[in-house]
Amino acid sequence: MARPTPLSGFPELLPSARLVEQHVLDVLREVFELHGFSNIETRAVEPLSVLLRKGEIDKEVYVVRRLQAEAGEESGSSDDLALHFDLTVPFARYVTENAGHLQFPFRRYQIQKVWRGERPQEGRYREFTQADIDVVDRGTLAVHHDADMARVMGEALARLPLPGVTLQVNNRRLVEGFYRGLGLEGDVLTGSIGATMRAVDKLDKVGARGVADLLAQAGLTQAQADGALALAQVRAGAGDLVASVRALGVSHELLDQGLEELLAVLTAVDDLPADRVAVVADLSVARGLDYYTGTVYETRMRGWESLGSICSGGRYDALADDGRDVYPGVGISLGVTRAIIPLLGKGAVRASRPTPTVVVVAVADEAHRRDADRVASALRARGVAAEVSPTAAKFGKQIRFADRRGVPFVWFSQEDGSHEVKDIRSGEQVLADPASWLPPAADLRPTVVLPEA
RNA sequence: GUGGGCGUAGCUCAGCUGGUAGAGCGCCGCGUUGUGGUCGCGGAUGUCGCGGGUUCAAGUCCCGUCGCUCACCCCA
Repeated sequence: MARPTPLSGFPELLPSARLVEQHVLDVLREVFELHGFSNIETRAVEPLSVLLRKGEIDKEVYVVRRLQAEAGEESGSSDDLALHFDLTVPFARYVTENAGHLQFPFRRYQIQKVWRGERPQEGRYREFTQADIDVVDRGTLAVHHDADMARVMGEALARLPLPGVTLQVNNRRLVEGFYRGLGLEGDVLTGSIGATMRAVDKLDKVGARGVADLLAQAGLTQAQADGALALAQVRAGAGDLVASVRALGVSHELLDQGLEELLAVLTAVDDLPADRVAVVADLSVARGLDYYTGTVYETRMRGWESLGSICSGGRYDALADDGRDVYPGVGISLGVTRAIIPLLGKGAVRASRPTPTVVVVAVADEAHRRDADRVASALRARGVAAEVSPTAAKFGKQIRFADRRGVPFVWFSQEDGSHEVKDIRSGEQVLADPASWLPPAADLRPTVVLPEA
């Protein structure tokens, strides 16, 4: 069979890269659980009607159907199954389905693959892993949860083997109120307010002049466009946010509410290590997804801004609704694949070795393989990952076997029942006992290394 | 979905106005008769993405196709 070519957008990692990814997943799980999030896994598919509920028909959704469809079974109907394209919509469905069994406010984390049929590029994949945290309540959801999401994800980001990040926070109520104060009107999504938000969201890409052009096209007056652009250019911390916005001289009830909420988020994250996770109010951030209502988050890695946001989310006051109750939520989602594959590709992060093995037990000849098995078992019993050499080749080859895969130690057993272990990096070889020998702690497991740092 | 670039050895790539395929690294062997790495010597490896066309002759030119990749759009 001819060698298959890679499938664009469906990345597969080599063992050493996968080790880095697994480390990331381990850290995320640990941090999320420390903050009391329960884990769930939802099925990979949802009825198309659930995924498209928000009217986002343009989503590149993968539909799943049997190769041999039943007679009368047509594709394109709302009953078709489709692969989920995020974890938030399936979570909303899960909440309404299981509301009777859940305690609210419900905190959950979810780390799964998602699928989007978009054109792949660096940092953009068709199959990728997201790590989501969300809090959902019944009726109303207190605002302090908005800050909590930023703090939990910030703590996780600070502990991951990533460059420092900037967590950009904004509030849609603030922005909408500001625009209404400028005299803009209409529906948030379809009217000039929505158009203005989408234009302003491109500030970092097309610049102030580009945004001004877009705003003119959207029919804003010069004064309105100037005001919207001035707001979008605000970058502030907890100390100067209110003054920066007030200085623009616009007032509206919604603006006041949003400003208060945004300030609450900024002041609640002051315990994050600023060198790893800087949290700033960035009033140009709008987010495309239409169901966000208040706080919105985006995250960029310093030095890797071209990847776009690696971690985004926000508040949705009515994402889930079972007809009797409404379930507001707030959450944030880390694009694990987007964050780490580019780093791996450019060598900015790697594993110390590609296998978990610490010791290769040499086999003198096949008649002594069982002896080697017993040595390996004794080592494993104390948590030392050991594998027995696959061949009884010359010792030089067995050492080379270990060296090639970065295994630091090779074990030799003598005919007289004594044992020696060799550190193949230094060449040092010493007497050792299978029942008690341990490697240095730093060698026990593969580690993640940052060559730059 | 729209537009650009690129497909040659395991990897990175060279290959001119057409003349029957190369380098570096890696791999294998020997020097080194059961302790690797360095060094030296030797060796193996290609449907030149695929299909068709032009030609005495195609990796090279033409057409088509598939794949990868970059940008736009959008997003993690």
